[in-house]
Amino acid sequence: MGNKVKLAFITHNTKRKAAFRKRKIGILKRLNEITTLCGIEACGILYDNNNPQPVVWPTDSGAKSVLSRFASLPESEQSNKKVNQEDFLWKRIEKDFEELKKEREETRKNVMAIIINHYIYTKEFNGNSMSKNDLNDMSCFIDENLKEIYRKMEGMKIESQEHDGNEAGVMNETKKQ
Amino acid sequence: MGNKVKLAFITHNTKRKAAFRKRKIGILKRLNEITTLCGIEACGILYDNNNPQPVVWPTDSGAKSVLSRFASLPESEQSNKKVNQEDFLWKRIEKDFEELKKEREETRKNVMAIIINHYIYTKEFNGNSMSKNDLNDMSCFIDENLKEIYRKMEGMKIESQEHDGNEAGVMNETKKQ
DNA sequence: AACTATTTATAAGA
DNA sequence: TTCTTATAAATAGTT
Repeated sequence: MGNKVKLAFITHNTKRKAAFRKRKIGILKRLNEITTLCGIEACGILYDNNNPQPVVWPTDSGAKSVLSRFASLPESEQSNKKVNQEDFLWKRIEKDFEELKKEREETRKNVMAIIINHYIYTKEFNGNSMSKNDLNDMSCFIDENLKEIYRKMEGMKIESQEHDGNEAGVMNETKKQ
Repeated sequence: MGNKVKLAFITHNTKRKAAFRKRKIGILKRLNEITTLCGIEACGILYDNNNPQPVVWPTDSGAKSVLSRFASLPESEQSNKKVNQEDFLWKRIEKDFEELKKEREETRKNVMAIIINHYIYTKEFNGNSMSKNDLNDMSCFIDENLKEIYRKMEGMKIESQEHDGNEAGVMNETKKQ
C-alpha cells in the first residue's frame, strides 16, 4: 500500500484507471485550494480517455472565462486539444488493443519468471553461472512446469475476440462515464 | 510545521505568496504525473496576481523547467523477493491469468462504450428513452462499427497462449522484479 | 467503496 | 530565498 510508483505509463488497465480516478480528484481539490487560499484565477482541463467530454475545472463557463484571458497569448500555446470524434474513436480503440497485447506478454513473462524463481528455490541453485548440466536440468524443469500450467489453466485460456453479431446485448453494456 | 490550514483566503501577504509558490509546483507536478501515468492529455493555467503572464502547463517553458527536476526519479528498488512456495506459485499464476481475462473483457466493454458514445455524439441523440427505431438504428451503427473495428484490428488479435516447447529462449526472459 | 501502509506535499521555522 | 522538519494529505495496493 502507498507504494511508490515509477513515473511512466501504467499499462495495467485497471490500475491505470484507479490512478486516474484518484489523481483527478486530487488535482481538482488542489486547484480549488490554491484559488481559495491565494485568491487567484485558475483552470484545469483533463481529457479522460473514454470520454470526449473533458473534465473541466472550475466549470465550463468558469474555465472559458479564464481561457478567454488566455486567448491573448499566441495561438500555438492555446489548448488546441479539440478532440475530433473520429480520430478519438480510433486512437482509443487501438490503444485498448495494444494494452491488451502488452498485458498478455507481461503475463507470459510473469509466469516464466515465477517458474525460474521456483527452479532456483527448489534446486537451491546459488551459483553465479550455469553449467551445461544446470541449463539442461532447468530446461526440463521449465518444460514440465509449463505443461502443467497450461493443463491447469485450460479453462482460463484467452481466446481471440470474435464479433458474434449479437448486438441486442449491447444495451446492457455499462457506459463508461 | 506542516500545520493544517483553513480553506480560506490567506490574508498574510508573505504567507499567501509562499503558499502559492509551493502549491503551484505541486499542481504542475501532479499534472505531469497524471498525464504520464494515465496517458491522458491535460492542461492547467494559473494566474498569479502579480504576474500578467499566467503559468501554463504543459506548454509554458518555465513550468517545464520546473518539472524537469522531477522527470528522473529514482527507480530501482529491486525487491529480491524469492518466490518460495508451491501454493504461492500457483496463486500468482492463476492471478496473472485471471487479470488477463478481466483485461480482455474490459477491452471489449471499452470498445462497446466508445462506439455507443460515438453513436450518441454523431446522431446527437439526446432523448431519455429510445424508440424501436432508435434502437434499430443504433444496432446497425454498432454492427457496422464493430465489423470495421475487427477488420482494422486484424493484426492485433489476441491469440490464445500456446506452449511451443521452445524453452531454450527462457533464459532471455526478463525476470519481473 | 473503505482501509492502511507509505509516499508526498507543505507550513512554519531557521 | 532556500533548507529543514514536523505534520497533513494523497494515494497504491488490498479487501
